[in-house]
Amino acid sequence: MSEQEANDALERLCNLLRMEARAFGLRFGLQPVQMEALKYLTQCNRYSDTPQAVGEYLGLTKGTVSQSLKALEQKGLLTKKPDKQDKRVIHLTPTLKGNNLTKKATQTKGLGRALAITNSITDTELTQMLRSVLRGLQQVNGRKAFGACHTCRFNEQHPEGSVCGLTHEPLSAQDVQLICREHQYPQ
Amino acid sequence: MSEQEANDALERLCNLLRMEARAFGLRFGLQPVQMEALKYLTQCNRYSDTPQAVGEYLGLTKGTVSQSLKALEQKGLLTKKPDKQDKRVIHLTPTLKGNNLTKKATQTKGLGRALAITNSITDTELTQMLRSVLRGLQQVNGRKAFGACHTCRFNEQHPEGSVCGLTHEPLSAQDVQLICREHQYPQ
DNA sequence: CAATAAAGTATCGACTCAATACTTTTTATC
DNA sequence: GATAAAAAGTATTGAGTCGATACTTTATTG
Repeated sequence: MSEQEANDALERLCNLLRMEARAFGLRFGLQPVQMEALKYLTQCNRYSDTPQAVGEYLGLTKGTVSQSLKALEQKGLLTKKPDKQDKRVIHLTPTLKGNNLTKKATQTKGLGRALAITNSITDTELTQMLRSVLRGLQQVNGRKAFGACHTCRFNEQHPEGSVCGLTHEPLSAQDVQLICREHQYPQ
Repeated sequence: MSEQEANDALERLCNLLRMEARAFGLRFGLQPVQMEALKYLTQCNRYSDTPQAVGEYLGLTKGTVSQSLKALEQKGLLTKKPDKQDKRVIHLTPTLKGNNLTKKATQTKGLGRALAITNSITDTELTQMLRSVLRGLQQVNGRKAFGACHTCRFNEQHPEGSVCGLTHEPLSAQDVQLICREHQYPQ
């Protein structure tokens, strides 16, 4: 019964966030999906900045994603670069304009201010709780995690620094903060 | 900085839920917005079951909402009834089919199962935390709360039962559980 | 080397959504 | 009480989303 209440609160929260996101995007001629794709691209690592990964992250087909990315490119918010090794693959990089826009969007949404006036919760508590739910939900629904490398089971801590256990490439301090499409939680 | 992390987790959670909702709706030929509108109508009270209220709840214009409701009516998921007093107003009631569908949708989303395997959180804790965030966010962004009567500042507890301080109508035990568009939190 | 798979694009049709214009009914205002 | 303004809803239009399908190019597998 209380599970119902948690569900309702979460849904309402999602609606509110989407509402604000839509209102913000409208002022810049951007659709909600376009904002979300751009936001993802500012946060993901070099293995995860492809149209395919964007589609997996947002749960959309590659055809759909292709169009939204075309729109973002035409608006000068991202650039496309073909992969050196695999000529089928394209890497997407947000432009400076794109990066600035996503920063402003996050601030505008007001979650920071909302948490500031809600002194009964710390943002750390909220983050922990949301991540637990997130992990459970991904497990139940069989979705990919899309977490950052520093929480990944493939991330190996060597004395010289971090290394990805999948690609065996070294990871910088910035790298391990980025979202990876191959991410898996430990255990 | 941790505010950023909370924001990201919440956004990811919203994406996942929307992903599941889309997949579910697709199997029944319903769009995400249509599902959300129908869900709202199964939960709102008799002052809040109008196209206008649906628009306010979902943050959409009345024109947009009008079309989605038309689609829901044609699919036999809701019925329209004109108001007795105000002939401009139309009341929307989900059919039995509509009610059953929303029930199934909520279960399918898997939040319940996700919470079950996440034994570090109780659903009561999650609900409380989400509601606090919700309240803060609504305050910051100046949105309507759309809460249930039993948490409303206009709800008066008399010895004979609850009464709405705005309409002065008596409220049953079921009534005070429903969502109202005039809802305001105390203080 | 041929068959198959994978990454991406293009096109189509149903739908969303905001904007605008419109109708009907209610409420103010004089 | 007549007239103006506001409010609730519908209809239409145009840009965009989205899944499905078909297609091209490049990799991988046998």
